[in-house]
Amino acid sequence: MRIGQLAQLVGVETQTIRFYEQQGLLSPPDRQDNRYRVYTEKHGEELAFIRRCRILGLSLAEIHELQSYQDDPHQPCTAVNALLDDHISHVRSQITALQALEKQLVSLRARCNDDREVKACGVLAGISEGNMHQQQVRHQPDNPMSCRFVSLSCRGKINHLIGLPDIS
Amino acid sequence: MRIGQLAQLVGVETQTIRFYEQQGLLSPPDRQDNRYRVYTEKHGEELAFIRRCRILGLSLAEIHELQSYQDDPHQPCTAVNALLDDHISHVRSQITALQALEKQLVSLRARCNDDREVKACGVLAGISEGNMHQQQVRHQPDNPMSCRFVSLSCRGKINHLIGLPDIS
DNA sequence: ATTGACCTTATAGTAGCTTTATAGTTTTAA
DNA sequence: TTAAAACTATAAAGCTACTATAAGGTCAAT
Repeated sequence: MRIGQLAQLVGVETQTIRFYEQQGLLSPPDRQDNRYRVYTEKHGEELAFIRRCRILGLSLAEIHELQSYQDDPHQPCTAVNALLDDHISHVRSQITALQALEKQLVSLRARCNDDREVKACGVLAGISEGNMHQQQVRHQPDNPMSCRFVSLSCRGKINHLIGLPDIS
Repeated sequence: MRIGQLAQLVGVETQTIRFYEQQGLLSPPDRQDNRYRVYTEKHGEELAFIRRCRILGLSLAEIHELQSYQDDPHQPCTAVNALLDDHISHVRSQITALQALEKQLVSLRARCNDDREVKACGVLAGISEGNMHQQQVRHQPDNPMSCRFVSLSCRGKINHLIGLPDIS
């Protein structure tokens, strides 16, 4: 099977497959005389595993970790479960943070009906007043289902922003 | 006020301030003879506005948009509200998607108690079986409160992954 | 013979910063 | 006074997980 076929089978782009190989997540396939990659069913399963992990929001690093566990099947699977528990708790804190954010946005939005000039807009005024704060959420690597709440909160300096009249 | 003081006041790093200036979000300050930046209260307010927007999950591009509205205070503020409404709906769909993900992760986790070998771990087996799917959520720019559900779903190819036994 | 579909590698771009490198300036402690 | 510490400057690379683009080689069919 060549790269295009594998790509179509699993539902990814060919570049993504090459990318995973380059990142050491997918075993390098044999090559034809013309240097075309030749894939087997084993590669299909490997790739599908990677994609399923990505759908679950695991980072490439975490997938790498899982793969290392797979390579050593007699270990206890405590680490696998720990990884998942960890990930679940991240997802939960993301949900919590986003819910708080939604509340804040909705209340901000309520400060203006559409029939004003920007000058009198309660939304912009609300941002400028700014009594907002944010939960402490740890930085997560970029992956399709993950949220980021990066440096803003992680520095603990954001406190300076709360009740900011002293800035002016 | 020099850059370090401004940074401490608002709670960001000095590099971040330079970055915002470079991105055209923060007005370029005057310079001393030694080329050190000199900031005024106005810059403090500008920077605080930017950070509050970031806390609300707005992208730098969206902040830029808001700033352009501020510069034209006699416009109707419909656009401001539209931007916010849009953002709120993104946040809501992120929450929904993450909740679905959490459910999936928790049910996966339930497939293994800790006392097995990796070989028999229901978690890894669960991923390898993989009956997972994902909502269609549009791509969002990277910002501290945003989630990404990038190419995986956006291609519609993910369907191939659902009920994947045909891969092997 | 050439068009088109496929494959190759290498490199740059995305977002919002952070980090590193290299260097000049100012402040402070000995 | 001098030397170290702390601050400032610019430029460029790094982070994540890809995506896109460039420039070319290979292959089947017309």
